This record gives sequence, C-alpha cells and structure tokens, in this order.
Amino acid sequence: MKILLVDDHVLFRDGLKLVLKQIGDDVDIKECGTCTDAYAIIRESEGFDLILLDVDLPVISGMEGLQEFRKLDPSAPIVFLSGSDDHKLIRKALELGVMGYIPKTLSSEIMIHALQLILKGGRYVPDNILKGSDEVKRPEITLTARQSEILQLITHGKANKEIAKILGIADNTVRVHISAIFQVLKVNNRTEAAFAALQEGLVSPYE
Amino acid sequence: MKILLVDDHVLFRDGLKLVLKQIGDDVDIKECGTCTDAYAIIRESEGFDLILLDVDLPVISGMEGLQEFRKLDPSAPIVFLSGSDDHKLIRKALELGVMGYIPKTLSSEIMIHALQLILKGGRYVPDNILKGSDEVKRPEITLTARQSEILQLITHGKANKEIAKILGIADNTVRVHISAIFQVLKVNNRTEAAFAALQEGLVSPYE
DNA sequence: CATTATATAGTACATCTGTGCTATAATGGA
DNA sequence: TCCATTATAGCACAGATGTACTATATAATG
Repeated sequence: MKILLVDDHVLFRDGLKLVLKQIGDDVDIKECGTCTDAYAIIRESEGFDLILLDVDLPVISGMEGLQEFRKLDPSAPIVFLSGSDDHKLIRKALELGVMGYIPKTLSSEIMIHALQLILKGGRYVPDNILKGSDEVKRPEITLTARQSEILQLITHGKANKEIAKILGIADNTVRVHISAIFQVLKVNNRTEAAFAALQEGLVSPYE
Repeated sequence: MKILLVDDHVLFRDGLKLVLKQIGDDVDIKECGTCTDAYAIIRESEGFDLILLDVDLPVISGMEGLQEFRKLDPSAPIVFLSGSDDHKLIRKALELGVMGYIPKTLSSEIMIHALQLILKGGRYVPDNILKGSDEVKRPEITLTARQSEILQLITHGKANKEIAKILGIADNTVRVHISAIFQVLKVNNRTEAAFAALQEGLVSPYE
C-alpha cells in the first residue's frame, strides 16, 4: 500500500504517519511539504494507491496543483486534507473530482474508515458539512474602496483630521464616509467600527 | 506526566498524541478543541506538567486565552503550537511568557526534544526564527482592576457616559481612568487603546 | 437620456472626548 | 506615622466626533 502525503507541517505529517499505519500492514508512506516535491516523487515512483493532499500549501496550493497530480498519476485517488470546513471549498473540491475531503477536525478513527472506503473505490465527504448546506447567507457587507481605506485608518487610531490629510480630502468628506461606514456596519462609533472591521476580516490586529 | 493538548483539529490531536507518547512512559494526555473546554478540564484536574496550546483556535485564540490558563494552572509551562512562523507572533508569545513555541513545520523528533527541555524548566524557541533578535524588553504593562474593567468596556465601543452608568461612577471619574490607561498604553485615543488591549491579550475581539 | 451610486465639500449644531487642574478618602507598605 | 497608590469626583475648556442637511461632479447602468 503506497501512500503519498503532502503537507507543509512536518509535525502534522509525523503524527498522521503514525495514524496511517493503522490502515493495514505494509503501508509505505512517502511524504513531502510542497507540490513540486510531490511531482518529483511521483515521477520517480510507480503509482500510489492514495494521495493525501493538503489544500492549504504554500506556493502551489493543493487546489491549484490538483490537475498536475492527475496527469502524473491518473489512477491514484486524491484526498484533500484541510484545516477548514468551508462549504464552498468542499463543493469545489468535489467538482474537481477528488475522492475525499478530510477536515483536520475529523477524528483519526473516522479518517481511517474514510480512507479504507476510498481505497475500495468509494468517495468520502464529511456528511455533517454538506447537510443543510443551504448557505446561511449573512447580508454581505460591502464597502466602497474609499470606505475600506478610511476604515483601515480608523482601526489604526487615526483621527478624522489625520485621515483627511493622508487622503488629501476635506475632513468633512471623511465624516460623510465614516457615517456611511457606520450605517453599513450597523455601529455607532469608530471604536465599534474598528472591531467590526476585525470581525469581517478587513484588517489584522497585528500590523 | 500530565499533558493538556488544546487544538481544534482532531486529526492533528490524534496524530500528536501518538507522537507525545514517545516522551516517556506513563504519559496522560487530556485534550480538547477550545479554550473554554480547556478551562473546565483544568478546573477538574490537579495541575498539568505541560499545556500545549494552539495559537489559532476559534472563538478564543491561544494568544487571547493565555492569561486565563496562567491563572488556572500557574505552575504548568505553556507551549504554543502554531501553523505560522511569523516572527512577531513568536516574539509576542515569548513576551507573554510562554515556555516554548512549536511551529507545526517542526519535525516530531525535534519537538520531543524541545518538550523534554521545557519539562526540565527550559525554554524552546525555533532558533532559525529568533536569530537576529535584539531582545526588545518592553516594560511590563500593568493596569489596575478598575482600569482593565474600563478598557474592556472601551473595546466594546462604550462611550464614557455608558461606562459611568454601568460601573455606577461619575463620568469624570471614567475620564481620569481612561487618561491613565492611555498613558500606560502609550496611546492617544480610545480606538488605539482598544487595539493595544487586543495586542496585550487583555480582551478578545469576539465577544 | 434619466437614474443611481460614489466621492467630494460645505454649514450648523449638539455632544463626546481628552487634558489640566484640584481635592477627598481608603489602603497598604516603609 | 508618613507616603504612595488607587479610586473617587468636580470644574473648565479646547478640540474631536457624529448627524443632518444641502450641493456638485463623475461614472456606470438601464
């Protein structure tokens, strides 16, 4: 049983290798941390029974590298490993034809069973995720370019006057934008806006 | 040997548990996926020899939860697990007094050695990262109880008047406290103070 | 062409914020 | 006991903030 494990976190690989050995006797695991390394390994080998591919790799992500894996070893079922439970990612992965999607929040027991299923030609998707996937749509928060720019400056603790100076506009204009931002974010002052920006992922607390 | 492992990725935990058992005989590992669960576990236990804490947890991150871990089990060395190699994060972690910072790109072998070092009272930081670190020792930031309380409310976007009402004091008094907070944090307005609070791990962005 | 969204700017006004003072009371060391 | 710290509170004031208007210009859309 030949398995290729591609994940940039060595510690995760080391742990997972120990888990994977429980799949059966005679498990041969090759591993690496990047897609390019993986391509080289595949070229030097005679086909894998299973390819475990982290979605979130540096340089070339699993998603991006997928096609190349297909070309190099068409018979190997590819299983995505992912730190996220994002519906959209899973959908996309399945559309691209991966045989399994394993979130890292899964227990090793279930993963082992899932992999055995896949090795027998099945497909595994964590059911709890696709169930009721009717897209809990949060009213999209969209700011104009100018608004984002100003919100950014607000989170950096800038005063209206400073913002005006930085952007080369009047501070009355800044206020108009800020009022608009407050309405969109449903907040009442700049400090709340700053934290709302954080939660929307518009800015990072660590600059 | 009692170890507490906090990481939201069950698969990672399962793997890491197998790795951790190599540390010695008689390794007792408790695990969970969130800080709040961890707090409960610590309360029901009699102290851990080691706490492994993922920096990047949902709801309350390891960075944010750190202080609480300290309070609940002051003698346990805390080691951060992190998917990132970010210098600033590591610096910050060390300033906050964690005993180790283990990037998930580390091999399990090295991690085992690092943990053994830490268990003996040492400190471990991946050397390739801290190289060229000129030890910027920042004067400890300590707020009085009242100040922390008020800073907390500031981060929630409360106005002076609201804060006064909530705490049952005059809003002039609130101002005095806020001025003091600004001096300690070396900032000039409440929005900056709010973000400084974040970086000091005094509050969480997710209420 | 009319409409809408966006960015700009101004005026006016009420309120909030932050600073600089003074001052009292409680607490806990030195 | 004296001193430092902390928490409390008030007063005065300059400046910042936020809202409610109006108004112009531009670009995109239908």
